[in-house]
Amino acid sequence: MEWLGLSYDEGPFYQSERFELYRAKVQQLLDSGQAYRCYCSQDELNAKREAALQNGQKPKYDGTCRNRTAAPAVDAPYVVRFKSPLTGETTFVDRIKGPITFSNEELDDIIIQRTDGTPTYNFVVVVDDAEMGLTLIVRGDDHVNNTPRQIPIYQALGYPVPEFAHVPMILGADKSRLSKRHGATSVMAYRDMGYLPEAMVNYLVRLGWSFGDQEIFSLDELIEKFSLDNVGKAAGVFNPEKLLWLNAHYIKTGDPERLGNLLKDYLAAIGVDSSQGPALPAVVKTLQERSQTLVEMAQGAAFYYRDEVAYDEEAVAKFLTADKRSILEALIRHLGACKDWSHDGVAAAFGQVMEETGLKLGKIGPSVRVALVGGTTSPSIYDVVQVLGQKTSINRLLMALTIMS
RNA sequence: GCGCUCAUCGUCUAGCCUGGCCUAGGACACCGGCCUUUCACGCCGGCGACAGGGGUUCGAAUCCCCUUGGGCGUACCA
Repeated sequence: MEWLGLSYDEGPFYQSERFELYRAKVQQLLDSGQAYRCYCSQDELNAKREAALQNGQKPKYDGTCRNRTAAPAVDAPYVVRFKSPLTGETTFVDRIKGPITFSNEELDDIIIQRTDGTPTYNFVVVVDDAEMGLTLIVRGDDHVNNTPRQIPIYQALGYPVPEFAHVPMILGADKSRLSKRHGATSVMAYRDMGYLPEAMVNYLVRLGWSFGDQEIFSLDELIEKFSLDNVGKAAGVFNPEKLLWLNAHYIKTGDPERLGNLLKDYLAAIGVDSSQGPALPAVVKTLQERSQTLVEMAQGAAFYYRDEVAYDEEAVAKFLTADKRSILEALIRHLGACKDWSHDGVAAAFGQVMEETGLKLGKIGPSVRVALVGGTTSPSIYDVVQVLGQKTSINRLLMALTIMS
């Protein structure tokens, strides 16, 4: 959440540190007769559940201990079950899905405290949410079914029942629950893959929510514009391409200074030391428009920092042929004489080479590119030369002359 | 099985509540063109959906019913 820029007002709280509270609440329910001890063994329970399922019955607890009259052995292990209402129905108005009604006959006497004395999820969330004064519970709609079990617990404990908003889930491309085989399921994995937090937030929020035709939202804008009213009901399929597009957008429009700082780590991850050589923000500017992720940008930026140019054989064979020697020599000369090492100054030097050789940039560019970068794709050649610097550029051109066939 | 729930382009969605403005809009992806020193960016254009069937109505993507399909739940998991 920190990485995503999502802050919180208090906490985190650890349930493991609140067991006393849960114990007291369980006791309260026991004392008031709204919960009871159940001595049924797990084996018994499983057998009953299976039998019920076989006979086409609901696999719910049969209430053996709820109706028990005889006292059990003093030290027999037990769980605590909540006495769910047997008849009638439980209704709540979901802020997203509207009214939802469950017949109480569907409800089970859920276990609220295990044999080892620890409380269970459905009980703990009720106590926590109520004790913390939550008035609106926003959660995934895989919890819709838990709601009618939790509401009676709120009531039994004398807590006000909060409002609920169940947001749709995110599905994989095959519409099944999102899992590892659909790609990364952890946001941190996306950071490692070179995604920006604002792209992640923007993508995720638009999955299940909309604001007219708008696609791009800053965090501030989201805070201002987000509303439960515009949350959709249907589950959304995670679409990596759109995430990638958003990421590319934020890279394109991002601050080079900040991106440079981030890029450092991605370069380090592929064994490139950026402490020496061109300034990172300048490097970033040459790659912003052509990188979809920071990983991609790091790969594209590596040539700026490596001492040795990693020549691509095919590219060398095609563009560093002997007949290009005079071009490179002319360029070395004009670049060496260049006094104004700006983009325009560099462009002027190229201009002189073009004039001298009578060739267009299209004829000399590829060879220069291979000489400086090693391959046939890179940022604009003027930018590369300018960012690489006078000394390095000329050195690389000289090196290229030595490997020419 | 039972319960809950959802259903517009391949995907995210607008429109649905308050029927006619919808020959259904936008975005991603894809295809084509333009731009161009490579790769990209950008710009222009194209392809492409109201799940099916019944109603209600002068008129339905919009309201009702059924069917089908998907998701979730059905734990001493959370």
